[in-house]
Amino acid sequence: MRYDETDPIDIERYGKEMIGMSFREIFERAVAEGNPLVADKKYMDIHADKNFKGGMGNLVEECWFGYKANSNPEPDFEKAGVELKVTPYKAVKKGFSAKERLVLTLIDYMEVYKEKDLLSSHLWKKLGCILLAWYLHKDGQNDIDSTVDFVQLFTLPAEDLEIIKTDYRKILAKIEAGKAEDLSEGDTLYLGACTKGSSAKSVRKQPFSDVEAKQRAFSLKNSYMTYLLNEYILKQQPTYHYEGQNRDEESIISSDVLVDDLEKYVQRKIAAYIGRSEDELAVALEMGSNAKNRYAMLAYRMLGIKGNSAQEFRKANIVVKTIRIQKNGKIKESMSFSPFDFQALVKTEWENSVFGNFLQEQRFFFVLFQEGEDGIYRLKGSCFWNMPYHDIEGPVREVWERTRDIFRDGKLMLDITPGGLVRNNLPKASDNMICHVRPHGADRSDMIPLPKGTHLTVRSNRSKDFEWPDDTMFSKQCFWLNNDYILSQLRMHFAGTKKA
DNA sequence: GCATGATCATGC
DNA sequence: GCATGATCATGC
Repeated sequence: MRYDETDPIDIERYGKEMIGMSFREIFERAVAEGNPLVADKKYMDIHADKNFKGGMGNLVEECWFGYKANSNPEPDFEKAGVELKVTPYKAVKKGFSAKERLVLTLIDYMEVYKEKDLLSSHLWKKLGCILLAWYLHKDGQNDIDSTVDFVQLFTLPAEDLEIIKTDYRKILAKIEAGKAEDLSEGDTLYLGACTKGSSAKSVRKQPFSDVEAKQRAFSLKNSYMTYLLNEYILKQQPTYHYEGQNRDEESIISSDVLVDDLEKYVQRKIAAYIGRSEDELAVALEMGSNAKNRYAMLAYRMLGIKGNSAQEFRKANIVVKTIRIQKNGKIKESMSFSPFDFQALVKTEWENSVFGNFLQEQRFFFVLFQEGEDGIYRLKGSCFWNMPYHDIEGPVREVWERTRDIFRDGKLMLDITPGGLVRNNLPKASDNMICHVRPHGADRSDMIPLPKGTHLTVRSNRSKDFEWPDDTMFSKQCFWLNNDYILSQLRMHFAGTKKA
């Protein structure tokens, strides 16, 4: 044995010896040393230069640590209470982010609700102490040729543990309510119940309902992993140039208190300002800006944040959205997101769709303003929200697939009005109860290419002076959430808590 | 009046 | 130059 399997520190020491080696080198060393585990035929993939099915975690377990990969509920190093996780990160515009959530263990609905206390649960065996090994995933390169960059033992900081305990209780509560089929990763903050299984048809029994629920696993959310990577790994690297807005990011909760329910805490802070008008809030919170995001800025200020990001929200993938309800009881505008890439869209299946995954993972913090008879908007309240799983898998999926098919099959049709407006045949708000597709760019000349080999068709042009410039390019579009849908969700939410 | 298409303002 | 968050404006 090259390491003391009863000692976390020694396991970490031995793990760190991998740093700088590629997974291929780790494998080849195991072959050279006659490691019996690599005779397994699953390692054929490595020679075939396909992406090795077992994943890098398996490879490290067998080739480096010399134990057979398994799916035991016990931690990988049982005698030391250490779980091994090998996880990718990726380069983004500003620095690096985790590539994936960290999947910990499958949720056994029939048993898990009996383990009320996280610290004595099965999950804790996989979460209490983790040896994390990170590698950089590069698009177009087989992960087998990535190197192990960082190896470090990780235990949850006290303030994060409090929040994760609440997340755990929330997940259990849904199972106890017989609603396991409604679980969603966006329900919770750092610890998520992510979908797990080869297809949407992987379902399991639940204890308090006859409805079969999608198979899910406990995981640390992608946003939380990104935080860990930056805060505990990259910040410690002498050569790493730490840039971007994350340096010394403000926190909602000050460091000398422990808060277990972040959402209640946040809503209480907002509630102190209910009834005040926008102008009154701007004065009270010393907000000079007239920027278009001033309402979101007001919300941050109510939470004691001067900037426009909060550490807790970033870790939990929560975005602040202000909602203005008009006198007539309606929300004027639908909600927009980032434009999508037509070429990437057509190569994707729903299970990997950017928009579908975004909705599953994203949690929203809605701050509501209500217009009075006098035309003045006053703070009405706030709530946290994420889209119900079945709304995502139903109507949103339909719109997404229809949109993808139009672009994939080159079926985009335009009609140009006498006034020069360009009408298209993408899904409209009136077609679907939840979402639609609309332009979202600087203006309509802000275009990106259509999928290769396809072009749009101008079906009719009644305008004299506008012609579509290039039939292989189209104005940037994004998915929008219908204003009516958001309103109905708010109604349901407040009906479920108290009168709004 | 409202749905859909067009565009704006800011910050990084 | 683009992402983000938002609002404006035309025409059915």
